[in-house]
Order: sequence, then C-alpha cells, then structure tokens
Amino acid sequence: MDYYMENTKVFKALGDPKRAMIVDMLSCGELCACNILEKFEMSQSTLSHHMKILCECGLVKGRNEGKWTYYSLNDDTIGKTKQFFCAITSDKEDCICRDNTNCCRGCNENE
Amino acid sequence: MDYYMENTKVFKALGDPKRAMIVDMLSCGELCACNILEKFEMSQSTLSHHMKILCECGLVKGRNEGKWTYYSLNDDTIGKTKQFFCAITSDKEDCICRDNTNCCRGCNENE
DNA sequence: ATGTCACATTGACACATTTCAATTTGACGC
DNA sequence: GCGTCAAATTGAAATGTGTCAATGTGACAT
Repeated sequence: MDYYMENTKVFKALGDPKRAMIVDMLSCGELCACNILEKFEMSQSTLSHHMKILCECGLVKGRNEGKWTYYSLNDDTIGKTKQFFCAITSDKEDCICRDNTNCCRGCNENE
Repeated sequence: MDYYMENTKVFKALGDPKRAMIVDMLSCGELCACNILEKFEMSQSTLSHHMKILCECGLVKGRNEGKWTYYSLNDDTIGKTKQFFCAITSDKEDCICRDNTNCCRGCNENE
C-alpha cells in the first residue's frame, strides 16, 4: 500500500491541468518562479503553492540562487513513475514488464 | 488547455491509491464489481463511485452481463496517457518524443 | 540599516472529493 | 407478479483542494 501511496502522489500532483502545464514548461529546462508566473493567470501565492506540491511529490526540484528559486524536473521520479504506470496497467502473467525493471525501455530517456 | 484537461483527468483518477490498486487488479484481466469489492475494505457504494471515476476518464470500460458488471482496462486511454506523460516530461527541442507519435515505443504494448 | 525584490507562508473562503447508509434500478428465478 | 441479487444513485457529513489578499522571510543593493 505504501508502494501505491508513494507513486499516486505524483499522479495527484499531475491531476491539476495547471501543474501539468508547469511540468511541460520545465521539461525544456530549468526556470525560475517568476518565469513560470508570467505564463499563467494566477497569483504569486497560488503558484508557490503549486510548486510546493510538485516538489513534495518529487517530480520537481528547487534550487535557490540569491533571490531566485530555479525549478527543474527530477528525472529519477519521472522514471519511477513511468515504471509504476506501466506496472499497474500491464498484465503481470506474461508481460515483459513483470519484473518491473525494463518495462519502460525506449520510453524512459535516462537509461 | 483542453489537451491538458483531457489527460489530467486520468492522473486525477490515478491520484487515489485505491483506484490505482483497482487498475492494477484489472491489468491481469476483466473482473466483476463483486470480485473487486472482495479485495477492499469499502462499502459497495464507495466502490461504485470509484469505478465511475475510472470509467469517466476513459481508463476503464464497463460491460453489463445480466446482473453483473465486468470491468476491464481501456488500452487506448492507457497508450494516450503514456504518450502524454512522456510528452510533458521530455525535452521538446532535441527529443524523439517531439512529434508525439512514437514517444512510448517499447513501453506501449498495443502497437 | 533600510528599502526592495523574489518567494514562502498564513488565514479565509468556495468548491470538490471521499465515504457510508439508505434507497433505487435492472435482471434473474420462481 | 414477487423476492432476491448486483450494482447505481442519492443524501449527508467530514475532509481535502484551489485560490487570493495579506503578511513574513531571506537576499541583495545602496
């Protein structure tokens, strides 16, 4: 059950369209909070709240540099989440995904 | 934005650990509601509600046969969701996932 | 040290979600 | 028809989520 809890936190975070858009933006490289804020119609505090959720589930990393905070995607969590998604959606009996190690070959770029 | 809305509904559905477990159970084949209910400590109406959410986002299909309803995974939605996840988490500049058609090759079993 | 900038936190509100007991619906057997 | 079984729907309560204005914090420049 912890296995499910851990991984579903990421899905919960991605269950909000604005957060999914933020992740999409970060997929092309690191951005600071102010850059992200420019693209959305939301208050600064709301964005900060969304970034917290994305960081807490492990999808996004924050890096402080002076006054600024730079955000980027966490490839480890992305890889694990792909594997989890593949694991729960593919047949466990006769599927190559069974051992959960090479399920996402070709899909997971950091390998 | 509709693109994000459409796909994030699936993530929202998978954001609940019990629903993720239900999907995992269904990945090995069709089950009727009563079979699923046996595995969980929840009321029948709660399960029915979860199944509705899984069906409405397109992840699960329901099939009525007499008194029973059989549920199974919808491979189309699973494939699209994998592609969406790959699309929003991979770099758009130099990545094979850019055109969004062969992103999940090797990961998506129904191709 | 003071002011300003970037971001986080708090408090409050509206709204959505999870859950169950109770009820309804639809299908089957008698 | 009538009772029964499987599942969906309804109503209600508790909890969670998204949002903003206001405030707090930490870093830099002067």
